[in-house]
Amino acid sequence: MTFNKELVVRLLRYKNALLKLKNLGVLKVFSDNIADTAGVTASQVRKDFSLLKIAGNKRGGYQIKELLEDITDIVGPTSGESIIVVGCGNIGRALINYKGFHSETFEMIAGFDISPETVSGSLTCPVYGMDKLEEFLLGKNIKVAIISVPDNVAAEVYDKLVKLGVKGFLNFARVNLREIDGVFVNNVNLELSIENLFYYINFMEKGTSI
Amino acid sequence: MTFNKELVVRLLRYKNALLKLKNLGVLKVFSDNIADTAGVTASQVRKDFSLLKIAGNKRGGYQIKELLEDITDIVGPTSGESIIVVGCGNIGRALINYKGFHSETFEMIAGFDISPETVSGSLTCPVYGMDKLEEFLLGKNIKVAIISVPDNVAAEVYDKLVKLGVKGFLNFARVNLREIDGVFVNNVNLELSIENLFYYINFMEKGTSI
DNA sequence: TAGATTGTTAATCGATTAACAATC
DNA sequence: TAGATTGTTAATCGATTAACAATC
Repeated sequence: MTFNKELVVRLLRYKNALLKLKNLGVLKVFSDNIADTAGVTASQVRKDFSLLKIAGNKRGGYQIKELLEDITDIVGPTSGESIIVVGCGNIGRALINYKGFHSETFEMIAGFDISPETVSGSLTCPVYGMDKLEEFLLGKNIKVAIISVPDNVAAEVYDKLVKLGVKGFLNFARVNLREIDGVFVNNVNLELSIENLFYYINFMEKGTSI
Repeated sequence: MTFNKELVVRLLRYKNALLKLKNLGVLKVFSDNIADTAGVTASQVRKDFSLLKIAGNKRGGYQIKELLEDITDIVGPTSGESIIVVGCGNIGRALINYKGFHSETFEMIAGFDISPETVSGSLTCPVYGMDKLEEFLLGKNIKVAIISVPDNVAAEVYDKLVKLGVKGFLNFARVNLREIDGVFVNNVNLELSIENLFYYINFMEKGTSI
């Protein structure tokens, strides 16, 4: 079977949707429930499960517990992982305290900054100097890091982290970090995202037909 | 009218590619050149231009200057726009002060929060109560808003903003805001982005595929 | 059983690519 | 002209959706 990025994204959506339902006390779901919660069609949910050989019960739907286990088996377990954030400016500090980054699957454990003594506010994890990065990472098997340093040093920081064995990056700097072999980069370009919205809106308002 | 997000994204890629070529002193390009620079196929470039009624010269290619004007005409100029952020928690406050949101093309002009008096820190724009939202937006033609409220009220806030005429959204809440006709939503699901990275890393290490 | 939902196949939709006539 | 490139149509590809038989 070919590797389908969109399918992976949907699978994680299902997982999150199921966790939410589970937290509400729901034990059993139908494809329709998952579809609604994840924002796709019921057909697609069943089709995806079919491709992945995930079986439910005809008429009985799916047991959330089993379904979550099946999905977790496929995407691989991600629990007890740790992440760090490099660059503790406005965004970096907000990310440190971001609730979603202190979850079952992964935990934000440290921030790094060029001048940690100036990083203000009460934070949910310690902030160290950039010079402590190597020492900190050694033996810790940190797979994922967030880059929220100024644009002009992002590439340099990226290279350093790759050398130290980090495999996945969430990049907030407005530069395109090139994915190299075995390394994955998700670029979060907030400025571009906003600009794109303006373009979509303008494009639509002009009524340019396609 | 159909609206194709991917097409707009490609259009912006062409624009960037053309600007790069222009800066190199290139005056005339063929669909092949654009394709190479933008990372798509020549067929697609010509097909896109055909759909957008952008004409070149048979055998003569495209004049970069004219082409850039045509594309800019289509996506529309974006300058002097204003945006707001609704929800001034960690993320919201960081976004208010985010330098990229005080640019030539658009400016962050206000934040809104359910309890504005508790929003701390020195911010680069004022923060108002949610009850001031309607009054503030009336007559201001704010096209884009950032949603960074708690997950459980995101949908409600979204509906309200849509009713008040906002057309584009950058959504940081971990809920799927459905795009309705004429409204665009860019979901920034940070948690999912990180989980995705772990999956890709697991995938690579295990060599499994789906 | 009667009713409801899965699982899969077929139909549909849309986007990309290929091909090539038009034409400069 | 001869050659090269556009512009458009047709073919292909893949993903999504619809339909419904299987079945609990």
